[in-house]
Amino acid sequence: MPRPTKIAEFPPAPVDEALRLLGGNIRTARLRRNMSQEMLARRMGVSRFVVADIERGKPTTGVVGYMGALWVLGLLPHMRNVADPDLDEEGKSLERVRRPRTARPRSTLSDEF
Amino acid sequence: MPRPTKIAEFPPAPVDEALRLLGGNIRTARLRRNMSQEMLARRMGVSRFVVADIERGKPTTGVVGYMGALWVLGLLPHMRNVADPDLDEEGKSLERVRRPRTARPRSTLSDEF
DNA sequence: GATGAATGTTAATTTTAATAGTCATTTAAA
DNA sequence: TTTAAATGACTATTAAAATTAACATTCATC
Repeated sequence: MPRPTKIAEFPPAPVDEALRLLGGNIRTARLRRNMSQEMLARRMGVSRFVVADIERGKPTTGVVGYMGALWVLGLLPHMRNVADPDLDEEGKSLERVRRPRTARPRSTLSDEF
Repeated sequence: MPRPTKIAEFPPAPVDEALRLLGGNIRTARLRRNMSQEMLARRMGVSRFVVADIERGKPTTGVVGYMGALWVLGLLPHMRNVADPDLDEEGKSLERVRRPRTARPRSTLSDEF
């Protein structure tokens, strides 16, 4: 991801952790299926180095790499729940009446009582 | 993700779908929290264009962008289950005895009885 | 132990992701 | 309906992501 991004250079610890966990899980799933990095890479249509990067949890690797790996491994359905509005309790409570399609600044005291 | 990747140019339909769903969910979560793309971008430490790309489900955007957005929105915990070995039933059944740290070709008839 | 496949590491090259900036369009609030 | 903010749609710029290639190391099998 060209052009240095703050979040790419110094990812917040939870983000880094989540990526490492995901990468490790992908590695585990691959080994369980007795696939080499090269086999997985070939089925994904990338080089083996991308797979290595993913398993290390490299932050700047394209998201399609991660998704593609999950897809080949048959684990893509796991993504369906991520950020699912139905599971976002905090979001549900914040959303008072209607969900606007664009966010506008709430004028400080326009709120109802 | 510079350098044209097959999977990046022509993502398999399920991958494309998963990315679009994820992007849409992130957008919904952002709007519920009444944040503009620019606000989210600033808290993530990226430009607003990256947020726009993410909400569109752009495949070649760095994974850290997606994770960073989930983090700011408080939805990162949703990632914990993705590819979780405990939830990978197929993987569990494939893994017969032990999980090797590197995948080697199973000599065709070395299996036990 | 010996061996070969799998994986890690490094270097050079190519292409583009992310950026900043500007203008057009959409949209929610007053 | 008006209006300002939010978002979309371009352009140009620049640094790095992904590639290939070659070599080093690790590790499961024999």
